[in-house]
Amino acid sequence: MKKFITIKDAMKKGTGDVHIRGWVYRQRASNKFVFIVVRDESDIIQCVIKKEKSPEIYEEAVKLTIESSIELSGVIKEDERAPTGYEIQVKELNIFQIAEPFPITQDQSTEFLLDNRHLWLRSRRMTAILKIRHTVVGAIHDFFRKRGFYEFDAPVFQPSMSEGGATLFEVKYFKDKVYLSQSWQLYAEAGIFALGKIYNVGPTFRAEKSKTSRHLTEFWMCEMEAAWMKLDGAVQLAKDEIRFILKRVLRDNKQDLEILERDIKLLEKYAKVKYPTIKYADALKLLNEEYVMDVPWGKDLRTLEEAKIAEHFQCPVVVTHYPTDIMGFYKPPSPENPKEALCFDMLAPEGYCEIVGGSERSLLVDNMMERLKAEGEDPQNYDWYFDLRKYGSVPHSGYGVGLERVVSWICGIDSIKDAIPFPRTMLRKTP
RNA sequence: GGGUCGGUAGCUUAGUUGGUAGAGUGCUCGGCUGUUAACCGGGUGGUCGCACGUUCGAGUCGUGCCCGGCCCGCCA
Repeated sequence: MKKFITIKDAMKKGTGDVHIRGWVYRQRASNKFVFIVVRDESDIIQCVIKKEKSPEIYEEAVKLTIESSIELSGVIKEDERAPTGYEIQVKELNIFQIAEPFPITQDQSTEFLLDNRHLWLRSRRMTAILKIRHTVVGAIHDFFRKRGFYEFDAPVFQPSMSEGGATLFEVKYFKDKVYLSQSWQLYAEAGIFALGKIYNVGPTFRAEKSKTSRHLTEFWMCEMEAAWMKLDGAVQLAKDEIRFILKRVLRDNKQDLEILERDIKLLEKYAKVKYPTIKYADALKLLNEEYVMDVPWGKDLRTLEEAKIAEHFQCPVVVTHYPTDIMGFYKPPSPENPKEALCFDMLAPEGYCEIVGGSERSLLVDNMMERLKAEGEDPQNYDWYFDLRKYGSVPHSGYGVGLERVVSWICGIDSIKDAIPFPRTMLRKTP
């Protein structure tokens, strides 16, 4: 019985007989040789067949097309002429299927690759990104579990909004209607009274009409909520989490970062340095004085301004105390200055901007009701939420990390669409 | 929602003042080679996004629509 191993393991072995299987990545044939570069989930390797030595295998191998599925046995050895430094002299070849001509060739447009995402997933680029995404999610689970957080799930069908009514996806629910989750948060605020410190990695749906390289309508948000935690505690936790994620990726995905041609030195710096925290008001001062911009107090920071701030510090930056008026109803006014809210965003450098958003949670029921009304919401829909403020209310905080934004930044990729296997945006819902 | 750029062969694209659509790549056939996104030669391949209009004549000009990329707003 043959024992098949991954290409990576075969190269680790380095000598002797190996059995591998995978898909044809490249094939070059002449009338003396066939070179097959085989791909599996771990790496690629060049395999060579000499007509003189094994004419039967040669005849079979000549017919191979890109993405044909095969298994083969042979002798592996180091060879500096091979693309990944090792080569297999093929002794046995078993073809499962000769693939039809693969539609993705050397000429590719973004649109075509998105239309063929089900096939483009196999590219070295997508594979590398997906592996990094895997590491990031795993790191998040480890980070929170090590710190005593419980995993807690919220419903995806929700009766009301948490982040603004205009961006809800409506779903028919028998004879009624509900909305897809915009956030885990309101339910998490119920969960902390049972479990204290909780977290979650889950899908989030926002019908924002944003057609940018930083927006998806369906994305994965990694959120946390903790009883007794104040703003500074949440900020510190978010910084620790991001550094923890970076360290994990640097430990586990060097090869993938290289495939993506990411500046590893830069990521190492992000994993090490302390991230500054500045207040919104100081951010404005910085923008207006050092960069001769003209941002009035009370306006949310725009992408351009966020990018400037992160560029100034050359690492992720936390901005706190945004104007209360432009923030969600659950973000509390600061006791020292009610015009400022006890909230924060973390801005990633290199133009990736907002990757984390969070806050202390308001305990002021009257104030929240006012603000909901001002947004055109019926506070009655939030009865259960306000109940939480009646039965042993405690200070608490939470934040959400945009998974695809973090993955995009770490991978250094141009579009957030590549940070998820099958992206959903305002203009793309297939395949 | 606003702005902007684009849609020509399976894919990537060129196309001048409006005058019978051209290349690369793929596929295919042949040649050659320890090949490296191999190379050389032959062949194959088009309802120029859709509709209407202007014109003797529209890929090219006009109007409307459809589809997509990016930027802004909004957000993670």
